[in-house]
Amino acid sequence: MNIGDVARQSGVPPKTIRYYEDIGLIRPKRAENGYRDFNQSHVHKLAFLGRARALGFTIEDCRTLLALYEDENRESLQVKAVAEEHLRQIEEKIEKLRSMKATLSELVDKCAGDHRPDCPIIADLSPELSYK
Amino acid sequence: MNIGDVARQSGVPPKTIRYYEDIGLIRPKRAENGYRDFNQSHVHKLAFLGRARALGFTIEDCRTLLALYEDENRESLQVKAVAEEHLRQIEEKIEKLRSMKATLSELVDKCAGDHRPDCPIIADLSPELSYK
DNA sequence: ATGGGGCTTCCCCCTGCTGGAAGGTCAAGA
DNA sequence: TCTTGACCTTCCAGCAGGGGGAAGCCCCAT
Repeated sequence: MNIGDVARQSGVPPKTIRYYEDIGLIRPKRAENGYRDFNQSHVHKLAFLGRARALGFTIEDCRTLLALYEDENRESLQVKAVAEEHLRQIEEKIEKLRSMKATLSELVDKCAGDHRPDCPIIADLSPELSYK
Repeated sequence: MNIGDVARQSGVPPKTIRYYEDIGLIRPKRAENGYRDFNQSHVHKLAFLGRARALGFTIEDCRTLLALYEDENRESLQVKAVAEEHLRQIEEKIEKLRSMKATLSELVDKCAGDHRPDCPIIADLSPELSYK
């Protein structure tokens, strides 16, 4: 199977597939003409990677998860640990964004948004202006 | 004033200050020895940039905001527009993260997290396993 | 044989810095 | 005066996670 076929079947773009080979996530064979030669197992792995990435797992997480996916003797505890850590990272990001959002909404609300130059947003960003 | 002083006063690291000069956000003069020569206005601008970046504005947003900050004839409408657009981006990111979080929490909850290999997280990431 | 699509490698681009190497400068202390 | 050591300079490389595009094969249909 060529890269285009596996891209269509897995939903992962050819460029990304080549990149994943570069960093050692998948190891397709080569046909005699130099083309990468994929099989159904590669399609599964790539779809797996696509879904993991869509859930925000880093490439390194994906590497770990893919190894566990392939390991018949894995313990679900190992998988859960990776997912829980990732969940914590997500929660951290959400908190950070929520804090930004709170500050920004407040400033936006206070800003008249008219033709005059006075602006609480600019003022908040300029500590030195608070003394003027 | 040397870069170290302005870094301490503005809270922006020297490396970042040099980068901001590179991309044209600030334009310090040069002393005879080749050292960058900053004044108080640079400290203000850098502090402004630091706060804008902390609120998640992109560098391009910062460029715009800095221009408005310096423009005595700005209209607060212009500032507000930039902030509102950024607010929308933040809300989008939060939504995306919340969706990931929902999916992940559910999977984590369903995973036994013991020594057995069966794992709903792996199963969810592997569409082909649902037919087995 | 020719045209079009696919495949290959290669290198640069993106965001927003950060680290490090190699070298110049400057002020203080022995 | 000399020598540290802390500054400063430029340039180069790299992080994540690919995307865009060039130059050049390959293969199939007409």
